[in-house]
Amino acid sequence: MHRHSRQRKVILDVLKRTKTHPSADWVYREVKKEIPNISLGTVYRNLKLLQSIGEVTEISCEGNEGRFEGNSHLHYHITCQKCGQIKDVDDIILYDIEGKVARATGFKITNHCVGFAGICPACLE
Amino acid sequence: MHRHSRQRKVILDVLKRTKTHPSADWVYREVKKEIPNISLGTVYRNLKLLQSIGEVTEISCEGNEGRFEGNSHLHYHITCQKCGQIKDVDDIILYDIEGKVARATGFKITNHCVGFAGICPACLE
DNA sequence: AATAATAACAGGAATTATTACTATTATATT
DNA sequence: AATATAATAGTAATAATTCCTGTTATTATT
Repeated sequence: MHRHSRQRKVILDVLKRTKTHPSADWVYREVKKEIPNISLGTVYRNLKLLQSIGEVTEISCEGNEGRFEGNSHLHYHITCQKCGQIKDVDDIILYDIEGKVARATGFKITNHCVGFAGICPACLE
Repeated sequence: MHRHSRQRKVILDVLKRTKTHPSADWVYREVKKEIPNISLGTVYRNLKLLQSIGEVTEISCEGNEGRFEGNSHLHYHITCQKCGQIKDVDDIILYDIEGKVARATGFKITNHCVGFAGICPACLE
């Protein structure tokens, strides 16, 4: 069973706090401010563990692999191809698509992701 | 401007031929059968070049980064979490979603991807 | 509160995927 | 055929992630 550790708590706090979609390395550098000798392996291990209990999600669309977030309600992402920022797309959720695809493919669907790429308003100037 | 090369031609042929969604390394091993001393760097360089001219697509959803395909018409993918196979989902296309997201976010959308994860019929036994 | 069992850790080595470098080769143009 | 240079092979370098090992910290039990 899981024990508590300061490292895990701080990692999760950092992720819950930020509105960005950081990399493991960014989380590492951020946690380092509070726990200077934390190791990168610990960050990876805990990101994985926190994912397994649904506290953390890894983004998996449009080249955003290796980016994490503490916001685990279903939503999609959009990435600016110029400045690289990732934003949440909260307005649109495809509620019925998993059922449709299940019927079309025979798969039992457990998950879906949707990602968009484009140019953000600021970069369009 | 681009010159022709046997290597590039064979790489593209391999991708057009297969119905799977192979990794760069699989393509490398496959092309090696015809051009035994081809280098892996050549495969990567050409996969990138072929992408840039729209002949090849890299899958970018649901942990399928680094998988390529020679089928460049818009379609989505589904991955079996047990056996790892990737299949095309041709039946469903979200024609209007890019416009919706453009209006909701202010981004100019250039691309979107949709990916599903689940268990395939064979693995459900 | 002390003890014991082991989850979790730090630090570093190993692995994997991808990119960069360099001297050589092949293609297209003249 | 001669020339310019895109593309290559082979190798080194980089980056992201995982694995390994001896030590530390947490929890349950006495």
